[in-house]
Amino acid sequence: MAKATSTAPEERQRDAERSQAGILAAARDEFAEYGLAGARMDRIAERAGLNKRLIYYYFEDKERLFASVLEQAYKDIRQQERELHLLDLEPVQAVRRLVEFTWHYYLDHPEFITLLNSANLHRGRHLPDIERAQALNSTLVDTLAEVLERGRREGLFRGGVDPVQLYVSIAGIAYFYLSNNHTLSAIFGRDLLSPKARNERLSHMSDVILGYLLRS
Amino acid sequence: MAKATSTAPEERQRDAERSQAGILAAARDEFAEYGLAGARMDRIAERAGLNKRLIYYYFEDKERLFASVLEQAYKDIRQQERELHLLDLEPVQAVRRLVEFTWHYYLDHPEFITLLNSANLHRGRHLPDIERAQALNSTLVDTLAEVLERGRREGLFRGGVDPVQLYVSIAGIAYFYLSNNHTLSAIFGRDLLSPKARNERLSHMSDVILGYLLRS
Amino acid sequence: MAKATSTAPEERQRDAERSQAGILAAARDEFAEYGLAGARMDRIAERAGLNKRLIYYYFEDKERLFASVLEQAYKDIRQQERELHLLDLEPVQAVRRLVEFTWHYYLDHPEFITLLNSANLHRGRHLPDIERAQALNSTLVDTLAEVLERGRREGLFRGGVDPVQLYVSIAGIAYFYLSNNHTLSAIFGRDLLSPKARNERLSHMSDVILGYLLRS
Amino acid sequence: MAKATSTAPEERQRDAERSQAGILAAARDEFAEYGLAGARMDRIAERAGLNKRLIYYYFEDKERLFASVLEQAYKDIRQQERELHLLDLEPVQAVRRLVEFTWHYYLDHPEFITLLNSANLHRGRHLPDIERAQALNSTLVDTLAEVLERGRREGLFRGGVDPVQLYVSIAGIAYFYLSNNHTLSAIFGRDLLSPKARNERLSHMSDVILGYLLRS
DNA sequence: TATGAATGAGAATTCATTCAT
DNA sequence: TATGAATGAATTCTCATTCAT
Repeated sequence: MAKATSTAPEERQRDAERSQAGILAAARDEFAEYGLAGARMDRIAERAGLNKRLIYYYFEDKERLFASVLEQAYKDIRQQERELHLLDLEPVQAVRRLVEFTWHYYLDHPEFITLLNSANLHRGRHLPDIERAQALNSTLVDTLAEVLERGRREGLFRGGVDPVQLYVSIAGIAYFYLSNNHTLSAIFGRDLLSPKARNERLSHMSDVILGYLLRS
Repeated sequence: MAKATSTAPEERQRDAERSQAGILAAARDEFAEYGLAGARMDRIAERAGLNKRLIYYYFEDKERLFASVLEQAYKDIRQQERELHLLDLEPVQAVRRLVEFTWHYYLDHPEFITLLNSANLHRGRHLPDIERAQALNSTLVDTLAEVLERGRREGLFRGGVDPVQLYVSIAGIAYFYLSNNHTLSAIFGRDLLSPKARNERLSHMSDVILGYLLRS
Repeated sequence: MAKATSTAPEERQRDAERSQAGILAAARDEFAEYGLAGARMDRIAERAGLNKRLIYYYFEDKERLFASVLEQAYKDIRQQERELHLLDLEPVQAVRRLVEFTWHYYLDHPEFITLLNSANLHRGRHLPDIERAQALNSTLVDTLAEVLERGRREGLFRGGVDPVQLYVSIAGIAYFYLSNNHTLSAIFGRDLLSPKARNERLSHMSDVILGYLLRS
Repeated sequence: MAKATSTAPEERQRDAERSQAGILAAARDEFAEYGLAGARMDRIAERAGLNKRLIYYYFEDKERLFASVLEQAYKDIRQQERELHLLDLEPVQAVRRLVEFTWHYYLDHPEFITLLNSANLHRGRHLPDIERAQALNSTLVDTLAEVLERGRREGLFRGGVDPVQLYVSIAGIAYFYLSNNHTLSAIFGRDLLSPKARNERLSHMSDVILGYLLRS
């Protein structure tokens, strides 16, 4: 009650968590659009509707802000991957679902792609320390390994498939198409993002991955 | 007097060409290492061993210099692709050769990857105009189409494969692994560029592409 | 409830005094280490283990805080000078004692030297008003005048010695050596603060001052 | 002749040496007035009538600029000390001349005092490397040693006087009076820089130093 | 009394680019 | 063709100080 008379925590401006989250979102968009070097702290503050000084107050400097954005981006995709529940599906369906998820995730989160590119341009200098990074990930590869093993046992999939290699291939087939969308569109003179083109790409991706995995 | 003889028109011209080539090479390395926004004109001049003013003399400004670097990079890879003579090989060998070439080209030209990423971060703003871009490319896709058709006719390959989709998948499978090398290494806790890992990746790539293409 | 007992007025007041004293000590160290312009309010708060806002609450702003630190520093040295009881000593012993005291005070209170330098860099802008400053000081010069007069009357000291001039000379001989310790050490390639060097300096100081004062 | 038609080197603006010297002079004044932390690069540029960027072009950053200013200040005083030709004088006159020179040098170069204070506040971090610093100095102490030895041999001066100690005392007696002029004026309620006061101080200084040195 | 959140003005430094020769 | 000197407009980051509770 007493609270209601003043501004409630969710509404007031002086809310550290909300400010930090706002900065992170603004920074994510800015870094995604311009890369690390091209991003402007001024624009991030403006996007967040907050004082520039506050960014330094919470995130120290541009590099650490970038690292925080990256970590958040990893957390988000890992979280969604975890919600796939691949082990509840038949192996073929599970692989198809992973391919579809990967495709749609990159399609819906174009910022993730450019953030990753920036992170790698800077040689991974901004990655969270190894343990945290691995902790974020291991689940999916383990799950994929289990899916592959089940499929193999059922006589559906070929054996000897390294889940890491496969995961990288699935991601790569989706990522490259979207990441290099502009150059590819120019070179091939096609709009690669038209609804039709998207469908065709997803279809092709599934064909490649399952064509490779399935025993004839 | 002595000077006049040493700066004969032909020699001056040769110097000019050498200077331009030096600037392009220096700029390529700088842009590859730091991206467009992170690159420094000062460092480019330093790398080239030439005065900064000269860069502006020959290339107008940073953006145009970047565009020149990009165009040169495309020319280089297209030139090498043309020398593959895929049509002189059996379809299976031709595809394998393309996969191997793609892998080794990216491996040997890491600058190409980051240049492409930069070009796409900037939405292809620096691409040569469409006709020139297409002119640079068409050959390979046409060649691949012919290879696929031959394979299909021989009963080796499945039908209905879009050569553009396939080309993008081959590139993507190689590119992603190398482009995101740092983040992937951190996440999987493996050195992705050890000789053994490289062999395994190439092997996997061929397996995926041919596993997909070959009729059972 | 329990809280109410623990924040009785007297205790709160004692806390307030402790806080102010803590801030003053922290500020003294910070100003001594970095000068007025180089000192950071943040660091002062950190050194004091108190919230930055509190500094403003008690001392208004940085300049006034510096002035308070300065005044405290003067009070401290004047207090100690008063405890010398020079008039209880023979003139020669009294002078020797003043020289020794000056030397040891500067040696033990290096912060006093840099605070003084800062105060003078700022043209004395932060000095307490004149009456208070003089009130703080007059004692020592008067005492020294009495010592010199006694010595003269006893035929030991030369006459016509201005106690202010002499006081400044004693201080200067000690001060310069310590204040410029770093540059002097570099120039002369000696460690001026080794125990041996300290003894030699004090010895030299006494020799100079008494050599000057004593009639042959 | 050809030169006369365009701007001669001494007059034109595009003169690297002149620009550097102008920056150094402006920086010296600014650092002297505000200390290292209080100095403003903007003001230095303004004082020099040059673009701020040029300061960075020639001196890298504020700290290095300060170091350059310091080195120049040392060179200046050492140069003047060298021109004293103390060995051409009788020992007593030589000492008197050194005292007078020291006094007048500090009086005429108040910036030297605050620069030294700043250098020492920063623990000599900006000093030229030791060899260069010593090279700049050694002469004077050697000369003073020779003067003292001559005086001793002639039965004028006491023996066992360390020239370094004496040099520091001479400097200190002058330096402290001027460096702490503001606080001392406030404390003693006298104007320490009136013509009369200056004469009295110099007189006192000579009395102290010679009173100490001369055998009775 | 005490504190974490927030800010505006400023400060050092950077950078692409142009000048003058 | 080639170059060292010079610059204006940013850009990151800092700092004393105030707000709101």
